[in-house]
Amino acid sequence: MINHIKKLLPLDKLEEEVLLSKITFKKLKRRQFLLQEGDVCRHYNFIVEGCMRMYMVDEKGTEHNLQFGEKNWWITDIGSFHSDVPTQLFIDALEPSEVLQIKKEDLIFIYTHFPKIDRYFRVLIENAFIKMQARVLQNISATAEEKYLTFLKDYPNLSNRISQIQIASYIGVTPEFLSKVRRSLMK
Amino acid sequence: MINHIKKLLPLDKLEEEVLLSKITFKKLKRRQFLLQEGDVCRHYNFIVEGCMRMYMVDEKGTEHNLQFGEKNWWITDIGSFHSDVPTQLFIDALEPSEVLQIKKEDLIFIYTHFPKIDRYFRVLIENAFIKMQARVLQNISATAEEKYLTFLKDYPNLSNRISQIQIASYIGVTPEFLSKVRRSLMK
DNA sequence: CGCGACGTTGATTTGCCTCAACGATTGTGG
DNA sequence: CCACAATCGTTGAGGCAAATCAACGTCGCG
Repeated sequence: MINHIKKLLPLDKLEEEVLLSKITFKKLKRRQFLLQEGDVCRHYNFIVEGCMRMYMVDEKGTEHNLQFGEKNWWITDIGSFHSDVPTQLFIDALEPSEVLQIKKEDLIFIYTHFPKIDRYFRVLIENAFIKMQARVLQNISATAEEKYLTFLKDYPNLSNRISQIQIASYIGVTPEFLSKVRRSLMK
Repeated sequence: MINHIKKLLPLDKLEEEVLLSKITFKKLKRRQFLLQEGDVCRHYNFIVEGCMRMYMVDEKGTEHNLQFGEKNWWITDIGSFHSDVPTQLFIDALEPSEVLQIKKEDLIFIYTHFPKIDRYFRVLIENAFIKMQARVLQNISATAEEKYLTFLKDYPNLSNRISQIQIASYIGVTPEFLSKVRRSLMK
């Protein structure tokens, strides 16, 4: 199952061995937490199997989904990870899941000794940043219906697997209103 | 004026010389474009003086501000830059401005020969990503008033210099409504 | 001086939320 | 394996936040 990582970038023997030696494996039941508000995020997490989410809970107790992740995706609170600051976010499993974890000191070690992997992570963040940027644009310019359609287009796999409550929370509307949007789309 | 970059990370003589040799200077009048929809974004742009914005224009002709930039900030459409794809964004100057530009091939050259600078740009993107993430959270969870107050807190310099039309477009409300929010805040 | 941006205000409309209720499905413990 | 609880998706009535449209005074600038 660790081959998943190798698919993403070509590695030589040494790089592969070092990565393998630094990785730990973790199994999560449905609803189990990988990160909770107040924790410091100490790992980069790579999802091997299942489906997860990262979200915030506001003062009223409402959850707001920041990101989903499935097989072959990274899911990490980069802010907390890099600044060693307690996170405001939660990460939990929407389905039984399996993740690979790399600790911060190991990642830094890898960064400094293997520029190729360093560059891989830069590209990773660049792509994540580009997506976030597109999402901000949607948020400030689109209607709920447009946001929903964009979500379906961008995440066709996820849209079948996760509940509308989760989708509603991701695009920033209530589940009731999302239901009405869907109804008007069916017409 | 090129010292601005050096303040951001300690450079040795060689790194400094290489950077200097790869940089070009550009002066912009108020309202002049640095990038327009349909262009491919070919430079990383570092603002030396003035104030700029990056924005999208929707089908109705409404502008939506994605990012502002002032002295010592980078402003670039990273998506278009890295994929050589025509951008959907505009970058123009809100005030007379001066920028330093690095071409893509030069940046790649620097990345491969100077890992330290490579890492500097990774950190740059990480920080930008973290901010974008926080902004998405605001977008899906906060009211217009909260978004406005957050903007004032995050960009105290900018809020004095740029018009409320620009701020409204950044937080995703109409200028009329922002005016009403401000009125109710004065109480 | 006159024009065009800007900020503001008011009246009206609309998109989305809140709350409450209801079947249908899922899941869980006895 | 069944019974009960919990979660989910949906619907409707009513309310509020924000958009739209129109009008107006102010200011900076050519």
